[in-house]
Amino acid sequence: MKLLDIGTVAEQSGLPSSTLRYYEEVGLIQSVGRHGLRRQFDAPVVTQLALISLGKMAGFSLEDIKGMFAKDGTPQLPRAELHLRADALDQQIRGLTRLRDALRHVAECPAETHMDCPKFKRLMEFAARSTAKRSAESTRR
Amino acid sequence: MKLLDIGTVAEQSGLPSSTLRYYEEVGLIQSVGRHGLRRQFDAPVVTQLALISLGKMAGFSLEDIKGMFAKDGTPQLPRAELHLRADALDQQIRGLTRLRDALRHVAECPAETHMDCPKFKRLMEFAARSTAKRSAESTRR
DNA sequence: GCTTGACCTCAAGTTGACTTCAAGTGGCAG
DNA sequence: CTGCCACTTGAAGTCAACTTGAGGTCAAGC
Repeated sequence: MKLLDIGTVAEQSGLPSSTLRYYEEVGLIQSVGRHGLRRQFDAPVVTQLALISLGKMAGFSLEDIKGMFAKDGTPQLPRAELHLRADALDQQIRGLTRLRDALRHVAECPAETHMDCPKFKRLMEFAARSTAKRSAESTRR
Repeated sequence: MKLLDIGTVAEQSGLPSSTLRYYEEVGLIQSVGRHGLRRQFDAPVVTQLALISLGKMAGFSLEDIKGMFAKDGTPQLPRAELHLRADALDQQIRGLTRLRDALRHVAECPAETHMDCPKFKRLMEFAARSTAKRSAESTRR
């Protein structure tokens, strides 16, 4: 099995070694040995880091991500859970899309006062609604 | 001009008053007086809070958002900035979409080892690419 | 007049995800 | 053998965006 030392992993993944050590500390990845003091990793850790980065993009916390992979880095979630996550992502995507369109609209809207624009107003209502909802459900956190 | 005291604003905006005080402290909103000790706000502050929440959803920091309002609270939106933000959202949406598809795929793919699946591999390449890119541009932070 | 409860202030604490620091270590080139 | 330099450690620091806590104040209802 080809081993990479931490510097190499850092280079290949684009992450600083301090981050790699941190990820190991919190249990996201595992080193398999040492070369002197230097941590050594199995090659697949690079793939695993890519997955982690993907999870982060999706807005998952490191803790969440930790739960999605077995220690070898392969996804380890029951199908139902995966579908749930996918559905949640769908929601998120829809929200962001709306927001993006609104942003573009506002950027182009010629009206000097955005408040007159019906599109803008609808957007604000949406924003107000979701603020309210978020703080309402924050009781369960 | 109708004045709302902080409790009313909190209720209408769905934000805790601690947050409202914080927002005032950092200069995002302004109170216009006191009723006893109680801060009082002009009614339009509620609209302003909706805008702020919108900005947050779009990924702007409070500092960014602060720059988008004149001192009277009317939006003063930099069009170029909005377009940039919209582009960033596009990126994020694309990433999330890919992730969602991948999740769905993983949930259904019968292959025991996902690493052999071309779809999965493509996804991971993308993830690796964007990790590298992000840390490359993180030099400018 | 007194109590109550929602507010006040200021300081400190929290969270997540890292980064930075000081002091030390060890493989390897010369 | 010597020095270098990329690594090591554990602890502490950072950042944004709030939240919490302790102790105080005041308008309104009884």
